[in-house]
Amino acid sequence: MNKPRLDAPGAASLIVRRLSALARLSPSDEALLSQPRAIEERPGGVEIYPEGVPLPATWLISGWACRARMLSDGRRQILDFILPGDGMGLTLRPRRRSLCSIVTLTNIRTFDASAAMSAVASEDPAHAGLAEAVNRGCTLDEKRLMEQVVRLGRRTAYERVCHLFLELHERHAAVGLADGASIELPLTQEVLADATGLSMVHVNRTLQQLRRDRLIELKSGVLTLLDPTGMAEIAEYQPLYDT
Amino acid sequence: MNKPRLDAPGAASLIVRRLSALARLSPSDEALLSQPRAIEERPGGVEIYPEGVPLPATWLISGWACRARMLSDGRRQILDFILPGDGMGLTLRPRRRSLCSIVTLTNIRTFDASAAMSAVASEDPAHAGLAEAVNRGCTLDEKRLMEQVVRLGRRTAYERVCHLFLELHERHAAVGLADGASIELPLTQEVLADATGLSMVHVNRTLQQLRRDRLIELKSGVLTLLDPTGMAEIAEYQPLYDT
DNA sequence: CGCATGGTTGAGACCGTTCAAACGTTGTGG
DNA sequence: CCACAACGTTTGAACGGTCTCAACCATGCG
Repeated sequence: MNKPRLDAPGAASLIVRRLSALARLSPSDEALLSQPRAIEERPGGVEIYPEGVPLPATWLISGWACRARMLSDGRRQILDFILPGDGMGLTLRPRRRSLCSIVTLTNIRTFDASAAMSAVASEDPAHAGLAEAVNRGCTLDEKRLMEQVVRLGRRTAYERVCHLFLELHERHAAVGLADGASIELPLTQEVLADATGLSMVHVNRTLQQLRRDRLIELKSGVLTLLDPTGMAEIAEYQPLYDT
Repeated sequence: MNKPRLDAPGAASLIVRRLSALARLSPSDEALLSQPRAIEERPGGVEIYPEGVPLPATWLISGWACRARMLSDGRRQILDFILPGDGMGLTLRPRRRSLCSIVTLTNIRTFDASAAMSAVASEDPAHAGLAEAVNRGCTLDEKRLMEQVVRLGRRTAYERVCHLFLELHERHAAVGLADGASIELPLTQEVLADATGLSMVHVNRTLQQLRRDRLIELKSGVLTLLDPTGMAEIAEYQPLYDT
């Protein structure tokens, strides 16, 4: 299912853009990232890494994936979305088994990160900026996981969806993938349900309520936040990229 | 409020016991941990570290605390309990701001971990075992956070309480603080509510149901699991200390 | 055209919440 | 020792958010 091929232009620049938002990259960092590197493609809707398997160090450069856990009766909980620019198996810990499975939600392309991760591990001062950026990326992963706990435990359906949409928009904007207040949202309502801990039917009704309240527009895979400020107030949203 | 004082015997041994369950400690690791070290005491019910503050590296040696986040209208979500033997501000990342607040639930005593953390950071091969143990401890923190997401998002009230109780028992057993199937549970139902994402009243009713079903006994601060196997099946519980 | 996929709608049941009051326990001071 | 306050637990009643089940609709595609 993987079709390794040569680096496409633009893949590295997306990663540079993402990491530059997290720390100042040195010229040698950028050079390291811009070396041609294997790109792999995977189809959507596939569990590409089950729980407990050693993870490769890659960045996602296009498409959507998620971390998820399943219960035996079919219930599924999405822990976190993985968006373009995000690391897929990147940890600061010496490589361990994955703690959850990774599932593609659309076709995706990934970009090998092992050279960068070696540079980070070697603590080469020439790559201090890169190390810092990877570091902050991991901190954000953890922060989002905490946000997810609060979202599921202490927010209403309406607030959950608001909050999630604001997060997704902020993350897209951080890598230049937002078109103003709009982002592409190639997710079914069932996937949104698994992320918000709701039933599919209730997600549908909540979306309608948000539309009626003129907070969002959502059709044919494009989400537009009509009133981000109002939404942030309702959901008590705190931007991720603050610290 | 902190009363620094000299090391009490037994404090270090609790930590050694905890870390030994995670990796094989060398004699020099144990020596490092057994040096006298500052112990601090804090009263219960206090936010000892608010969100965004730099965290000290300490181990909890007695009492209960938790990581929590609050919403402005008073809703509170507990992210994770901190039990004796657990690290309080221990991360592998170079020290950052805390991502949530830490609140004591009972009187606690903490034990300075900075010497151990320096040894870990220095990558001294004489302390590889210690580093490995701290490492695994951080992995478990992350694993529990993921479990919490699934618990809140995709389990019923009944399953949530079962699952949480099993986790708390397992964690106590790992440091020798379980008395067979019993552990001390010095938590109010309100705290359990904040941990399980339920209302206090519903926690009360769920506990009664668990008692009626002869799964647990809970009185005067002691929880006994009457049928751990049955509970594990109901809640689809997977032991933390497996990998 | 016919099917597959995903979105929408309605009705009813259930799970969990809210509000309010009563009850037990524990610790404290008179 | 009693009275009382403070705190936590238990109970009842009513409400409402969310779920389930089932059917129906829209769209795209072979």
